Amino acid sequence: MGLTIRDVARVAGVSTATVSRALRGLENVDPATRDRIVSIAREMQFSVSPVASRLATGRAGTIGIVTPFIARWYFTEVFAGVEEGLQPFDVNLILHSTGRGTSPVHPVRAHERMRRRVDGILVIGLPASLATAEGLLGLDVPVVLLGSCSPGMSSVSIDDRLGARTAVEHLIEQGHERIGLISGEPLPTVFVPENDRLAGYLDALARHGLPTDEALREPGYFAVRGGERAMKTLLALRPRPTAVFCMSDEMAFGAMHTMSRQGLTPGRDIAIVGFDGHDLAEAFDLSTVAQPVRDLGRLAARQLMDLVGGSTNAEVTVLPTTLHARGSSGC
Amino acid sequence: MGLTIRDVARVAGVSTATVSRALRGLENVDPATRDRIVSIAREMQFSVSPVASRLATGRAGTIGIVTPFIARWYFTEVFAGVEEGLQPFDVNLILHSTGRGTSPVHPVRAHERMRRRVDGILVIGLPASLATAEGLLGLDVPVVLLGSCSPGMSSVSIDDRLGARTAVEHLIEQGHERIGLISGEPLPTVFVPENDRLAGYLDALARHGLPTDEALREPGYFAVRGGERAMKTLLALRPRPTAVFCMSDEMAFGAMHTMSRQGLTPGRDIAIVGFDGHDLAEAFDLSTVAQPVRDLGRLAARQLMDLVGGSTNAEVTVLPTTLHARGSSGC
DNA sequence: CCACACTGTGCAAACGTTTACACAGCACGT
DNA sequence: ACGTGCTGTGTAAACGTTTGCACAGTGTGG
Repeated sequence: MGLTIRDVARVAGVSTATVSRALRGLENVDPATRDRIVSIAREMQFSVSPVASRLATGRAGTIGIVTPFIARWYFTEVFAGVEEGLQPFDVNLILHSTGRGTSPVHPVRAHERMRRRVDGILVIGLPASLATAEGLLGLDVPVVLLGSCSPGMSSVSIDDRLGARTAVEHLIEQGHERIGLISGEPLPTVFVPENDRLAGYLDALARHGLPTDEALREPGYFAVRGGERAMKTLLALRPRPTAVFCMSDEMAFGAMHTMSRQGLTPGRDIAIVGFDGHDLAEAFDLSTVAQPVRDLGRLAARQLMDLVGGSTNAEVTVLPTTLHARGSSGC
Repeated sequence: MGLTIRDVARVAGVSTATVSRALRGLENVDPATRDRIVSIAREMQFSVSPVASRLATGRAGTIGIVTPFIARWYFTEVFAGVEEGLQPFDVNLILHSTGRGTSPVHPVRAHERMRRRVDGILVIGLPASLATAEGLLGLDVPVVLLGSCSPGMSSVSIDDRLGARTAVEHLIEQGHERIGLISGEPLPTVFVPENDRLAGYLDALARHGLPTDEALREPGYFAVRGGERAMKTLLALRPRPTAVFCMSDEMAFGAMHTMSRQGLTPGRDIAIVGFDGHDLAEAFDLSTVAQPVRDLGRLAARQLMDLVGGSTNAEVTVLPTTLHARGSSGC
């Protein structure tokens, strides 16, 4: 258990320096010696103390993840992707969830939790402006934005605007002209993807010469309950919208719940399209614009590790979305 | 940035030892000195290097989390609770997902990832037998089991047997006599909660003098798709079950999907009860036995940190479940 | 045969804390 | 005046690696 590199050195009859080099597979060590050391180490069940190694190298061996929520579908899916992407690297994690209200959002600023403890930071679902507010950029470690982007920064995201336009044009193709919108926060907001999705919604209307109506826009706070409430409000409008685009599937599920309570059937009485590609969308016949969430996570993790490894080119990755037309939009 | 405790010591005109003690708020330092040091440190924006501190103290400052999945509802919810419980402690995380097939399950055994790097381990949703197989118990750090239990070990879980019995008795009270079961793995399995839930199902039948029928039990692998398939199989039986108990809500959603495809309505044609208390259960009118998942996570985290902190009493915590009777079971 | 480069290894100083131990100063009771 | 105990502080040795530098040994080309 408490074996040190010195013990291995003694048994192998070499210096600790050589053991260290051999164990890390550095060039300048005789292959025969290396093999011998490695097999001795294995035999002794020795493994290097990561803490000591980090102190010596100055690396934290840890990456920070900053995110508003943990238990929302989108975030957990991203998270699973991140874990996949981080698998080969043997790094620790520091998780910091900020919540999503005002800004700065959390009693303990991310900055403080991350200071001197991370080699890089992954910011999930938070705009660069908030990352700045949290002081993350002053930590002089690489930062990758996921689900958002900002000039000069590495990011992995989707084309929210196009995705939203696709969703709404799909509804328009089904003959709808009065189309409601359930957003996250009240619009406009600091959250870039939401503004982009609003823009996509407006794009679609404009391209088909349809009028806009601000009364048709309700916030649902990316929660099931919020979706329920927003839908209730929309259903009370006269004339009613004949279709609704929701910025997340979870809100769409909420909206569907409200409908069924009022005896309305999604896709027959009112068309619904969600956004995300939630696991359960298919089971509940919800049309949705799916994003490759897990891939986003995996790629972002890889990109961050590249930067941590010394690469300096900020990459901007944009992944495609795909429309799944199902019963809820009348297909 | 690269400030050390020595810099602070120099400015304050004291030794590094005193700075170290002052910053950690130890007793034996003059209050005046302490305050002065603390304010100087703050002013210099100094913060202790956790890595160096860990090397000196021998603590890893990290806890390991071993779990079969990341992106399943149950696990993410647990995880959110864990994060909450860990909030005050400033620890790092090592996440190890094993997958859930055979055992040992993962190419890299948890043991290896955790060796010398964690102060404690939280095992989520895996039986003690698997934790043993993974070599976790040989790491001589405290282990807390979540969602499972084992003699002599700390654990936080629910009474799966009672929960399942409650669900099935609820169905029996609605007049059902031929009740199907959708489990996770094919039964029996190494996973304790599943066996317990099977036992609860059998308890309920026995207490009401109903016959058992192994043909009524289908595995759904805790996935939506699996639930769909299992339900398809059950619906093909003659005579059909008139009610089905699912060991997770996600499988129940899958089962509902299969039903609606065949033109059947949950709660009218066939009653369904799930298990978990999934966010979406209410929205889709699914009856379910809810467990306080987030609390499980929070408590387990606390308990683990207790043990890490030196406490030695293995606590076994069992949290209650609550039945939510909704439309899917005819309410 | 000599200067030279190259390869493999060892020595010892970092890395930035914590902490056992020593000790000075002081108050106290005898 | 003297031992005793307490408080606050300093000294220096850990903790277990990595790595710059030095150096012995071995070819290589002139």
